Amino acid sequence: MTVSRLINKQYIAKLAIMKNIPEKSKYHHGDLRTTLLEVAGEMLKESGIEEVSLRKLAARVGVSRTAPYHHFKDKNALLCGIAESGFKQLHEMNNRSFNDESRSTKEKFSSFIHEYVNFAKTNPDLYELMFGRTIWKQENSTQELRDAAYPCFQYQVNMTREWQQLKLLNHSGEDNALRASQVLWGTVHGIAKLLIDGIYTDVAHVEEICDYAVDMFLVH
Amino acid sequence: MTVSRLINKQYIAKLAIMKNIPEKSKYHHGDLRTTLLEVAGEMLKESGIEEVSLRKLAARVGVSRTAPYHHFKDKNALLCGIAESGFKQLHEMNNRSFNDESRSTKEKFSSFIHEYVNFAKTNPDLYELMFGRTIWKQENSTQELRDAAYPCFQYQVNMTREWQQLKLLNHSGEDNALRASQVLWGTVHGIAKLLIDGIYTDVAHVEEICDYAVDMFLVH
DNA sequence: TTACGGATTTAGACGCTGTCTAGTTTGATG
DNA sequence: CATCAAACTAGACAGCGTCTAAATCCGTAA
Repeated sequence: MTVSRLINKQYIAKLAIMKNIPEKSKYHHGDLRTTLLEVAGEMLKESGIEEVSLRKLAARVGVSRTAPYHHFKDKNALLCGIAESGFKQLHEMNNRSFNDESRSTKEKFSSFIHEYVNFAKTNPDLYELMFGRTIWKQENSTQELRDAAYPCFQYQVNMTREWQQLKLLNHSGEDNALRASQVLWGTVHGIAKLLIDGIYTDVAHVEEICDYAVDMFLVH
Repeated sequence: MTVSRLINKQYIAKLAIMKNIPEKSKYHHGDLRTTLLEVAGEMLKESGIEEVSLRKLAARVGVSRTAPYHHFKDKNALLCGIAESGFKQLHEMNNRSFNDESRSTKEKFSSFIHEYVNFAKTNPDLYELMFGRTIWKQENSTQELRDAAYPCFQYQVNMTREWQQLKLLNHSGEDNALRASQVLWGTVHGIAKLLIDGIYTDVAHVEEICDYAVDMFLVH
């Protein structure tokens, strides 16, 4: 048993204690796939996307550098796995906010804008990954990722449709929920990107920018 | 004289012919810095940012792989150089469009939205570079880059101010050109990003999306 | 109980990257 | 013609993703 193998076992033991799982000293690692996703997510949060390498990840988990390849086709598949959980978070956030009956429709619309941008601000590297060309360009996205992301996109169209039906949004001519949602999403995505990419440097004014956006979209 | 050196000389000769410059067989390369920027720009356009490596660039120019370091501090400085020219292009495009007296203000506003998104669509990799975190995060941007980019940003604020004064934009309460411009810019940037990163897959509908955005922002 | 087979993990190697160091070539200048 | 700094070079290093072939382990069938 090598040294790294030993570290691995220790890691499993620690995890088992943390999660109150009886340490079964299972088949090899036990659940390497899940552990890889978790630890990679931590690394992403700690030091950004460019610091996430399969080799460092493997070392941190206490496993050889080729081990991850038995659970993910390549690095891209691992990144898709992380992004996938991000979309589930985002979707759930939208869902919770939209169904909060204690607030008016206008407030919910405003919340959507603010919460979306704040999600990106709070998880900049995760957001970067979720919407970066790395995983979307050139057929890189996995089926699982698309299955998590598309419903999230669709939900935004549905919210927009309701706002349109309630005559909340400024617009002339015929309503088109898809187009309106693409514009709204573009706006929050753009503001979020300019923020987390370091182009808008006045992070302190995010809320003001969001408020202004809400005001520009509402009918007066 | 090594083989690569020979290739280099041939390259200079070719360039000299193309540009009608008398081949002076100048000091070493002659103008390696400019050539590097040009060829790197070509590589970017041809095959995307991730295919631009200093080594491939050096090989293509016909120069040793450490030669670029005498003209750029590191890879980041080279990328900033490319982005810099991108901002000058973008600024000039905005300027030309805004001063086109043959069009109404409304048309100019609409043009801004369309032309901005189309700039990104036409030069996806350049746009990606210009606004990517690679060169903006962690103090990576050079002074020269900022000197080219900030006036470009400022110009957009000025345009927005004029649109506000002409009561073109939907909004309640007091006007704030900076905030409005941040929202408008966010919108075009977001739409552009979602497009070129491969998330909006229906590139055919770009113009429709832009039209819808214009309509949502105009006062009715 | 033992042998097998497939899942899991491993080390080794390859070619790629950015960049540091130390040395060489070159053209202009005194 | 000697000098000197600018321009350029090769060599080396550590890091990366990932391919290959070999080793290890566990559940199961004989």
